Amino acid sequence: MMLASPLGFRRSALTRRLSHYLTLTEAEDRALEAAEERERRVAAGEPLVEASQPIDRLFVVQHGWLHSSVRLRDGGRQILRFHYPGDLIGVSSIAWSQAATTLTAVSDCIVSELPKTQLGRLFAAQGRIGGLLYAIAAAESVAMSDRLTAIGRMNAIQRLATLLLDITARLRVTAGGVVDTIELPLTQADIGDALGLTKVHVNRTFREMEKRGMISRAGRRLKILDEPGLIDFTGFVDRHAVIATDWLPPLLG
Amino acid sequence: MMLASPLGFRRSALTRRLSHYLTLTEAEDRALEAAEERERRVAAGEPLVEASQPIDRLFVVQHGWLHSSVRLRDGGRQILRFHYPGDLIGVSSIAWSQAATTLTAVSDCIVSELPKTQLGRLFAAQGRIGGLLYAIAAAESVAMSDRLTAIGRMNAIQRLATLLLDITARLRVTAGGVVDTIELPLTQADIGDALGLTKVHVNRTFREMEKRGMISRAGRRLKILDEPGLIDFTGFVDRHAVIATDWLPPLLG
DNA sequence: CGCACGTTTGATTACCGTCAAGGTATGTGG
DNA sequence: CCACATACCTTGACGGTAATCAAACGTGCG
Repeated sequence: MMLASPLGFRRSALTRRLSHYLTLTEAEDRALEAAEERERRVAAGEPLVEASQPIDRLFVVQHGWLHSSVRLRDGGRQILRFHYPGDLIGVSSIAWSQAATTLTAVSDCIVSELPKTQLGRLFAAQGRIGGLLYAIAAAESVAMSDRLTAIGRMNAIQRLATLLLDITARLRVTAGGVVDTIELPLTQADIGDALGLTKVHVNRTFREMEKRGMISRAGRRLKILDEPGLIDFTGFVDRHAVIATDWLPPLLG
Repeated sequence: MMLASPLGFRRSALTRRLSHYLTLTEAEDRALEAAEERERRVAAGEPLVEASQPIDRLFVVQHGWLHSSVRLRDGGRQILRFHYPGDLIGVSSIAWSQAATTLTAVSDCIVSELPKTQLGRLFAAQGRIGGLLYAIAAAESVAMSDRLTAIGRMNAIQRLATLLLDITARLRVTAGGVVDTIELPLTQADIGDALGLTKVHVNRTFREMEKRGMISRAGRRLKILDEPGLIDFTGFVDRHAVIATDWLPPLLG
């Protein structure tokens, strides 16, 4: 169990993220901190949960990256989403008692456990938190539909560009300062599985983008050279920066 | 405003859907019915909401089909989801004050309005409802990730087959009885925009499926001839039939 | 050092897109 | 009642983006 602390000391990344969107009451803060249980470490490349495995809890990402994916009959894989600090993950286990996707650590991770029943209590007792979680889920759903659009209707360069822009936008929520260079812990095979491309074609697409002066690469570090240009080229919309909370009742007391 | 009725008479399709997953208390039932406001009719092909239009309310589908879509710079379109009676739609307007997608009626529709502030009150006062809406949103998110997987990693036949299986599964939730034939109000261009294919290729794929004895068509009516075979062929999983509610506190009183 | 893993490059193939045109059904107005 | 328009479906020919197959090249690590 994490140390409850209304003072902002050693708080969960979820509490920090939520208070980024909404000023939490002390009761809400405490209820959130109390809901999370023990922490777990997951080494890069290791699975946290396997698809179709029975599960009764969610996880909060405290540190590191993960992704959720599914495997196909033919051995192929589709990566559905990436998860960053402050994300509530394994949400599909809410709707069923089995995991719908596999959760895998991309880099070394720390996550904390949040049992489904605790989430139920949170919704029942702290309705504003429930509403905020719903709003975040809605935003993430739109971000996923952007990915769907990219895969369904865009060519390889546009797909890769939108992914890079999206990762950058999401990292800015947590990182705070200016982010124009990202440390990509992903292999080109991972990126291909996220974009519906093969690793071979991802490689060719990276080189093409370099040739066109869109990005530069050095090892795992990647720099976006002309962000406004890429945004215009892809029609990218940042879904992470702002989330409306004006529709929530101001205070429950 | 819909007639509040704990007796099950003239209830909103949303209330009916939720009570399909969870036995509602009278207070919950009443709060749900009170949240919805006036009804609107939308003729087939007409838009209900346009993307990026300011909006402060959601909608509940009472009758008919709609879809949400986005337009691309180049004139292309991606259909993201289809919406059926009992669905809460326009959810992206919760996270922002503008619509993220265009909502268009596929067949003649009746929807009722649900202002964001009413939803906020529902979350605050009826936490179990909030939790249930969250669970449904999680299930729909998984259904969308199934579509993502189909578009990213499957060929045209498998994509079309999963779409047909998914529509059938979703209709069964509302229809109740046995559904093995569906009346498709969609054009082949619509289906292509949902699957990331052109209408020309959708047509070829339909004919190929007929030739292989997977489906039969007569006008708009479509029959799935070997559902177990198609399920095995595509790895389809029904995301609509069951949703767990065991994690919600039994009663709030 | 050698192995595993990831990146890069080349040659060939195939699935699906594009372009074009004809066919069918439904509806409307003269 | 028929000419005509419109929307949708169907089919053919051709071309291109990305997949597949194969192999070389780096690079970090035990």
